[in-house]
Amino acid sequence: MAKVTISDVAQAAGVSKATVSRYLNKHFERMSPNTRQKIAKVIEDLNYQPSFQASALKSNWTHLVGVVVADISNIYSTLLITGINEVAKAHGNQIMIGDASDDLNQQQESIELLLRQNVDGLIIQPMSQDPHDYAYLRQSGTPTVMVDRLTKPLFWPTVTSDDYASTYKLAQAVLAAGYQDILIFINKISVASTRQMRAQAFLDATQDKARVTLLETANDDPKVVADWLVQHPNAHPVVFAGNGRLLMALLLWIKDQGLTCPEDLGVCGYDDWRWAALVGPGISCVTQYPIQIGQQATELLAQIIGGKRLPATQVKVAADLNLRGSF
Amino acid sequence: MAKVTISDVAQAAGVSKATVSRYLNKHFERMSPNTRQKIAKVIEDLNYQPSFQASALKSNWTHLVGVVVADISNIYSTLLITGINEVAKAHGNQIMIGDASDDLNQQQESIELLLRQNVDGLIIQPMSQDPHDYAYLRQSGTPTVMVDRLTKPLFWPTVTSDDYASTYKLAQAVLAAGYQDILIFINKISVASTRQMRAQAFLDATQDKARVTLLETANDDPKVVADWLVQHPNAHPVVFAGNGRLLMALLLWIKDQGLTCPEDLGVCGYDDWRWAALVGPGISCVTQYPIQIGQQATELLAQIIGGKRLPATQVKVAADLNLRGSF
DNA sequence: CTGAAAGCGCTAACAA
DNA sequence: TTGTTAGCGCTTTCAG
Repeated sequence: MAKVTISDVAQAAGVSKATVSRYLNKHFERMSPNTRQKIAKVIEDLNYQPSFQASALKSNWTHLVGVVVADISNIYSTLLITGINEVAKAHGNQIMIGDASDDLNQQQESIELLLRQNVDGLIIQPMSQDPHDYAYLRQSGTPTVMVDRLTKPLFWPTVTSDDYASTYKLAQAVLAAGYQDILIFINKISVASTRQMRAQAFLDATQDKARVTLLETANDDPKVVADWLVQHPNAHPVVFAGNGRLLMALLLWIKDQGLTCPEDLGVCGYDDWRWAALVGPGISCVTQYPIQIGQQATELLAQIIGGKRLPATQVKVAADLNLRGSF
Repeated sequence: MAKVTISDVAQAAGVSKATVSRYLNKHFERMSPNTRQKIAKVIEDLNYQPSFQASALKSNWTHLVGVVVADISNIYSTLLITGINEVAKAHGNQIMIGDASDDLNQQQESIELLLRQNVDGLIIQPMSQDPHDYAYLRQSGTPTVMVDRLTKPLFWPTVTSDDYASTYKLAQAVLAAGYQDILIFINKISVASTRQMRAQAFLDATQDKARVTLLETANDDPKVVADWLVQHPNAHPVVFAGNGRLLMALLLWIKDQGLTCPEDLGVCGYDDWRWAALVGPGISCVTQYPIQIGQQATELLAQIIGGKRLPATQVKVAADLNLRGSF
């Protein structure tokens, strides 16, 4: 089953490759209907499929959009990719996924791989806040949009959740419920802007109305929370889990310990997905919309690819606050 | 920032393109260490990145693995892709995702798109059980492995969960708990082999020891369950949700109705993710391991791409049964 | 051990 | 309206 090429088509249709190429690129303006039909028929008959490689090589136009997520096993990624894929497809682009496995070096490798694929554009959920860590990207001149996390200063158009506002409101609700101790259960804070911002929203809202303790973990292990509880046997704290995975880890641990919420401790966090409503009395959560973020980012990227120059500004996608019975 | 090509490198190193190409393809066998170092240095200095397109065009070897999932917004996909990506990377391949949006035609489009990208191989979660629906795939001769779902007859090596066994055991546990009515809440049954098999396992285990009712939905809506309950006000059934999304939809509905489980009705199902333990008394579930399925499939694919001829047999990845308090 | 040369499948001036 | 021609950046015989 030798692959059928543009030459085969040209020959079978009795025209030149150039004409077939024009047909493929829909330059019908001044092509005899006759020729056009002939080519159409031959393509149909031979089931000819133009090669992307060849076309890309010549035209420098791959119709590929690279997507580098922080951690592909995270549900956030699925949703983000779903949104991106949808819009990319609508623009005639194919997406190519890279995974950073939560590691800056791996992220760089992924980006470079995609750059070698000559992607027309790139959507990145950046591991680092420092634009300098992406110098090679800048150099390549590839149109880029960042998602979910900010770099400081902003260097690329960036689409994120507007979660400061929601998190702030969540913190206020926690205070209103009378909690004296707020534990922020979060991944090592230095890495990503989102994490920092979430913690900050809590700190800002709380001021000195309650004690806020940052409990950092490197591996999603709620041990830090357990330790704190041991050291404060009489406290009745609320724990704020800084992302969906931490929230789940925390809840599993709570269940495992035979504790109940909100009796033994209050819980709240981020709901990457829609399961938080189901647990116990329903977990109070900030809900994000990664699908929309992906869609927005891809629209922006399409514009940049199309030649528009967009400023490096932040676009925010609203997040919701769902207050339930968990604190 | 004009792209640096192999010619630039050749010139700068004072050698021919051919030699640089040999270097790139690690044909060091008979290359003077001197030349080798020279080239290495120049590549470093110029930050040269070989173009995949060009190499692919000539060598007919893209190092691309196409992955077509049934529905990219499903968590199952994330896990599958995670496993595939990991192994593909280890083999020096890049994955390219296609989405079928639960639709056979869209799946075909996705596959054809990937075929045009000249992927070296394909991993597909098939929408259809009928190999004839994939004639164009067969024709292309592209190495292919199917995952998650079977075609009948088997035409490609296929990696699936071994969930018949686990589902059968689950059904037995349900019977042992004394349930008289078993409701199988499932997507329109005709489409996918997995769904069929899950229902079948229940039917097989039950025989005539309980009434089994198939409740089919086209849109994840538990209305069919609600209707059944209205019609059988005195029954105390157990509902088996045929996949993770249905299970979640069911549980949300139950919570919404103010019902509790297992008091008002028993629940069990498939846990695509790890949240089922958290809900209520813990939902009894069959747990699958899509990551492993992805890994296995990719290993097989690598072998086929490598020239090995594998028989069209089914490889099963064990699934677990987690009995908890939900019935 | 290295180079020359042909060509993968397609596109895009430039001619006709 | 269509064909001719010259590559895109790389790989790979075949010579040397």
